[in-house]
Amino acid sequence: MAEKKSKITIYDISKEAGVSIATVSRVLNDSNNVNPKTREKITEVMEKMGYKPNAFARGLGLDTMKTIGILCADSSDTYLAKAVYLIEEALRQNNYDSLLCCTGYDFQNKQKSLDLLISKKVDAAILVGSNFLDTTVSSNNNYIKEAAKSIPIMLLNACFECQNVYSLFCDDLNATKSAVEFLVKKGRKKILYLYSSKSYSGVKKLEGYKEALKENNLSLSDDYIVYCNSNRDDVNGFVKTIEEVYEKGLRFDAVVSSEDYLAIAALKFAIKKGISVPKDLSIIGYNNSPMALMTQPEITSVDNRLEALSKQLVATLLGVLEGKEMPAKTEYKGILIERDSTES
Amino acid sequence: MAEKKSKITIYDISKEAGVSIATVSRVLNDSNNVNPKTREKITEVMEKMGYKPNAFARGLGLDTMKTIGILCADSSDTYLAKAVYLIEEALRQNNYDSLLCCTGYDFQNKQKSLDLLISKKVDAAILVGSNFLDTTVSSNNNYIKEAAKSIPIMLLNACFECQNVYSLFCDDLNATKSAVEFLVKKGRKKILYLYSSKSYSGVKKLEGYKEALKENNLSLSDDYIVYCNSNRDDVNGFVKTIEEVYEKGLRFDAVVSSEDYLAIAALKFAIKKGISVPKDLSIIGYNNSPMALMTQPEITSVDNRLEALSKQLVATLLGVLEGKEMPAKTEYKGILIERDSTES
DNA sequence: TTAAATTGTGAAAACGCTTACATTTAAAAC
DNA sequence: GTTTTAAATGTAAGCGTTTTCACAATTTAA
Repeated sequence: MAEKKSKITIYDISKEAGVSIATVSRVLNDSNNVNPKTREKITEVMEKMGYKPNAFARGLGLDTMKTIGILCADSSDTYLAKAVYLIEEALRQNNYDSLLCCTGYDFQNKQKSLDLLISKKVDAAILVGSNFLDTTVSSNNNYIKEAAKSIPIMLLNACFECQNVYSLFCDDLNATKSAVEFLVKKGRKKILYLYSSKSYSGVKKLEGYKEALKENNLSLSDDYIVYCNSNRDDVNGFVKTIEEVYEKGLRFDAVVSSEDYLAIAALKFAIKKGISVPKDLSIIGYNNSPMALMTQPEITSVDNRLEALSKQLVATLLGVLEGKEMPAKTEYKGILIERDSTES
Repeated sequence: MAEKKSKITIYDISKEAGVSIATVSRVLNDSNNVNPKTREKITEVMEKMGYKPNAFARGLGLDTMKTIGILCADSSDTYLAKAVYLIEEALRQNNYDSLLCCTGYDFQNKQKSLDLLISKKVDAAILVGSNFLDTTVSSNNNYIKEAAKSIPIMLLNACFECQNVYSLFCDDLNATKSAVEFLVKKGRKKILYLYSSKSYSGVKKLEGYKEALKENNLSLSDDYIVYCNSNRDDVNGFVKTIEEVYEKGLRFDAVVSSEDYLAIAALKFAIKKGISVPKDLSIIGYNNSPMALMTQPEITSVDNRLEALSKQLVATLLGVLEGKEMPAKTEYKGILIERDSTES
């Protein structure tokens, strides 16, 4: 009820409580060696005077502010946002705060943001999303290596082998492979693959698609692999892309997509064209995001274990920060969640 | 290419460059009074030695870390996430970082989070979303008043009159009213209102619905105002709620909803029941989020100017931080975006 | 009892930077 | 060629904590 621009310091408290600042500091850090009575007295005075420790001074002394940097390309992406949310929550429960940084998709900018966070003295950085790893120009990933010299780096949905870097990801290759095989078993032969990112996991998923076709002796044609190059919020951009390949005469009886929003676009395409789903066209999405439930029919999707991975990521990070030896790689299996956009 | 746990300080630089630490500090803060040659020399040495200023020491001296706290209930909510993204980006462009804090929907927790941010010495706090204001228990809003004594508080999508609090919001009452009137003009008479939040803007929207009916001499029945009490990701929970009122015999020829995801649920309900949209049922959503485009038909929605408001919010905040006098209230008009879920 | 160990406390030196003030140096004015 | 003024730099005192080390007071052990 009392304080303004809180200028009350440890000195004021020490004076009022009749002890030295060292003792006050001790109760602040609940150091063991302080008489219960003194402690009580001091706590009381602090309360009364509305004392708020100065975080900067504290940081200067302790060399940590209990803050973790979270980087993500775009927090308005539902999927990434969910991860950020889960991570942030778990960290808070463990008394760490999060400094969020949305970097966009440009590598130069990612590097800059990471540097910035390090300069703000975060205790670690979490890179959320596979787009932090470049699969084409490997030197683009040097910024991670460099940063890892200063603080632990956590990767969600990507894998990068390097000292002080910890990767947690889903086995996207096999998850996609299973999804395709699921369709093959239902008799689908012309399976369209939709993707929108050449990120680390993007590449893995595509490999999974290819492997599945090969191993099932189905013809593999580049025509059936379509890159959707729109803004992720622009469903109609995706729909248009699909319509275009359709107009060109390409026919397909199933769609596997690297993201749920692509599956939604596929469904929208089907409804517009009057194609029956799942009878004439089966559709599978990826991420198992809430989006997959919003449509009618609902969309079968690969659950890539975001929730579990996020939790494990924080657990691993906490371990690392405590100086424990932790696994550098953690891989979870994806799970196909069957819904109405595929035949049961 | 060089540094490790950067222990190089301003002293090392000053020694190497043959100047005093004051001068080094001056180039760090690009103070004007320093000889260009000296500046160059120092910058060079800094570069060479891989100097990174210590943010804590800096903060202690300057009493600011150029960091803004952003609070939102749940960053995995597409709508809030978008706002967070826009704000974060605008702040970064102005050399401020953001400390993100997801509070959940409990008031006690909101208060705690805000205190925490203040203790971390943020320069201001932005509360994103109308759920930070309690319209029923007004004492629940004291935490804002209290916090405003320490730092400027920015409210997005809510309005709270108080010293050092700045509110930016959409005129939700009239926006909703217009939406309802739009339907009335098309001859709709039995308009269902769907809402899921009793937040500040939630209340305004509902008022708008009521006013519109009254002013158009349509009967106003509580049966037509349905509260949807599910988790926002649980579309099917909402669908079920609508189904229930339908099973009870309630009939309606239009739905106005306080959020796009409710409109999506309404559409899903209609498709399941075989009700034709927009012919037999017109649907209007709110927020004009990307979601509204994902369906077929696409959903008519009220654009509540999130983008404009976010931008204006940051502009206002920057003004406040520079000590300028800024308007405590900024209100934008909503815009109805017509799509296929209503007749043209 | 007395020596040794333990516990609680205080004094003062960091921590790495900013900045008011003092001082030197250079440029401008006369 | 002085004197005035301005520009560039240095000195040192903070900023609000933590923490080492020393010391006193209290137990415990012998």
